Amino acid sequence: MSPMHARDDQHLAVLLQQFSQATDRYIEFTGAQFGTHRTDMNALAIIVNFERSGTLPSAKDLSAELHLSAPATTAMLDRLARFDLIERERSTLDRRVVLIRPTTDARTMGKRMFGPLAKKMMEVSQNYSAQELELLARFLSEAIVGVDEAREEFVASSPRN
Amino acid sequence: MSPMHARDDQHLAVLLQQFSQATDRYIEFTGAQFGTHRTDMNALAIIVNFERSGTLPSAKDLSAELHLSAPATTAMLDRLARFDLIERERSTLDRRVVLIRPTTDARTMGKRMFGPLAKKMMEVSQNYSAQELELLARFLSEAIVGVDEAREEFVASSPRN
DNA sequence: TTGAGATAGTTCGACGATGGAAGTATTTTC
DNA sequence: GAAAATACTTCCATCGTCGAACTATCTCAA
Repeated sequence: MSPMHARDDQHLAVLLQQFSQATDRYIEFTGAQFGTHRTDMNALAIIVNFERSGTLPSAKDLSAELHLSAPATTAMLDRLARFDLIERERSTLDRRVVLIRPTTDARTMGKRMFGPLAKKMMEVSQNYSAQELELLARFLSEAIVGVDEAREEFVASSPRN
Repeated sequence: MSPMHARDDQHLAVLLQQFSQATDRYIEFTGAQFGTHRTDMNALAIIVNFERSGTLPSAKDLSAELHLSAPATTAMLDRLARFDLIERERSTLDRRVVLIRPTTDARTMGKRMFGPLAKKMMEVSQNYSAQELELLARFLSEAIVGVDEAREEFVASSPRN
């Protein structure tokens, strides 16, 4: 591996970190406009994604995806409900299960919040050919798997004190 | 734009979102091993980056980069000091200014926390040629600028209630 | 069929991160 | 030299989060 190549690797790692921080800032700033917290916005994105797949998440699903405790999940859902962004429904299959349905307001708000970001990403993507976009998608897929593997290995190799 | 191309754009946006969430999880999980909070870890990364450039950040620098209020910044620095990760120094040029110096422990801990992640990213990068890495770097640079532009435009077009 | 054990979600109370106001120390401006 | 501005800390209140306890419901074994 040439010195130039090694520097490209490190440069890429820094850029990936900066990208992650940039999206962090986007979520915090846009959420602040609506008086919501970052967790609420992340949850809403997950709920809307579930709906897109034709299913509704349970409180337990959200707790798992967000890595929140059950009480924290309840409080988060209370906040979303207070903003009329979700409705709780008892599952008919298992009365213990609470299913979460996004309201029309939620979809409108999601568009308001993430629309400008999505539009910008589309603009950036238009500078690239189909082949290049496929390369980018492949890299990101591998990077995502890599991050989660690094996390799992870290946790496995460092027992909690 | 062909239908296939449009789908690649959207697929890429979802992957970017998933990458951002994956690094979020990495920071929270690894920080939990050390009993620290995500803000503390982000701050430490910034402090170490400053040192790498040969300068020390002030409390005001950190407040600006982390978008924290002055009291929250003080509390965060108190936590880092409690873990012996930083030392406060009064600037000789302006006695109002507090400069933040990372300790040896901070560098060790940074390596422990971010080393596995950096290694994984290097492994992923090794699957690509120098030309491809340059393409990736260019895309990420543009994506970062795009996210920040989207944020600034959103804030400018939505006055705070 | 019945009771014990397990599961899903909520309530309660405590902890800790965060921010506005107020305060202290220092520098800049007029 | 005094007032205004700047940098950071302290104080106090708000709010997100979690462990324990609780309520409701389902599953399983006797």
